[in-house]
Amino acid sequence: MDHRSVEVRQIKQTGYHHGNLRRAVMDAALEAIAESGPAGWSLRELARRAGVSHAAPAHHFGDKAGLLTAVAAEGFEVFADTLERAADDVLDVGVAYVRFAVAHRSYFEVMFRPELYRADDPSLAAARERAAHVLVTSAGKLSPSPAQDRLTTIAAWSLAHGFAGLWLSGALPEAAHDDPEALARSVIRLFSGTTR
Amino acid sequence: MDHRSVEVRQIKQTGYHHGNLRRAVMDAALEAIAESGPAGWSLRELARRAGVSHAAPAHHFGDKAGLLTAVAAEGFEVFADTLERAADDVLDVGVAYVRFAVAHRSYFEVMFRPELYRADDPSLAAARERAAHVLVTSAGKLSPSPAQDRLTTIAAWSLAHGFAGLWLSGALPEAAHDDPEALARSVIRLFSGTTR
DNA sequence: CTCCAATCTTGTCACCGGAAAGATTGGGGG
DNA sequence: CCCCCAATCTTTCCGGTGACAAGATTGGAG
Repeated sequence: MDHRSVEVRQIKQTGYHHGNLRRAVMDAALEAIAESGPAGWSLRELARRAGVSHAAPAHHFGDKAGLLTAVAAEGFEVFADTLERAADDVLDVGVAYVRFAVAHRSYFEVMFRPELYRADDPSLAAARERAAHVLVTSAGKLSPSPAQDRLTTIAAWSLAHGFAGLWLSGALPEAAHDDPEALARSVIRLFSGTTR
Repeated sequence: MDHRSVEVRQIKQTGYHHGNLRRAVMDAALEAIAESGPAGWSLRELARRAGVSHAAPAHHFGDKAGLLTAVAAEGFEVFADTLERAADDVLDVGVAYVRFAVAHRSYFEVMFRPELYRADDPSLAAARERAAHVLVTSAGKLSPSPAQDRLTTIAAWSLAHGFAGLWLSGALPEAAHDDPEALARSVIRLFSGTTR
């Protein structure tokens, strides 16, 4: 199941109350972001997609930044879960990083654009810290000496993040678009193999 | 001199014709992007900053995507120039990559977000190719064997790009904000030193 | 000096985000 | 069982926005 969609809608087709508007709007947002980026849509369009008046989403998210905060927070949750599941091996963490960016592009494109949302949101910050912790500890295993821990972490993080960003923006040669995960694995192995 | 501002404005204070509207709007856009990202401003606001009617910019750029195309094109020009000037040493190219992103944040934030502009613009594509060429040739010197050229290039590119992106989004630990260039140099050295 | 093409302005339209005020609903307490 | 309240959603309105059309102004080429 992708972004934990619940879809109770079909049960009560009509009626004043939607039933699960919050989730419906979030899902609509994720779709819209996937189609045209984190700024290529309007709140009103999401409301239309959810079959609801244009002011309804405001009740659940406050404003547009509130919606994007919710998207980013959920994104960091899924992200942290993903990384933690791969935490055994450094290579796996890097590949999981890239796989998340590709598979959950909508989340990823919001998460690392803090000017779009309220980065000081507590639950969001917690999930972000959780993800960062996996990166730090897994990259630590790669570091040749404790003194190099910080640099190694930043390097590994930069490598994975940069690959993801370049792939998402379509900057990589077209061949990369077939199987980004395999290519990412090769690239990270090149780095981790020689540092170790 | 930053983004080649010319500023003929003060000469002719009044008058129907601005004199250099195109540049004035571009400069206003670069300022606005630096302040609030590539989507945190309006065309009309730029027109006001340039002291001109709300419809004047359209004559020079067509629409908002046209303006952002011009920004991205100019950005890739400056970027390619910067990289070419550093093309002797691989480490220098990487550092120049990061320095450009930090010093010309407004350009950088538009350049790698192709959904904002018309990526098929010929002059833009040419400058982008020019920059890519520097990356490929300089990273090639780092490659242990010709068979690894492609992977090494992508890895080096990802490293520099990822560091730049993480720094710009404020994701790196706060210590990094003092001197990103020095930190970038250390990170890239860690990578290039071990691959060679 | 005239006329033309580039440049800029004014006016208009549909749409957007946000706020205010009102309608509807379901569920818990009497 | 029913009423009332709080949550949810709708309607209405406002200032601002991007895009377009039509008109005014200007400098310079001929």
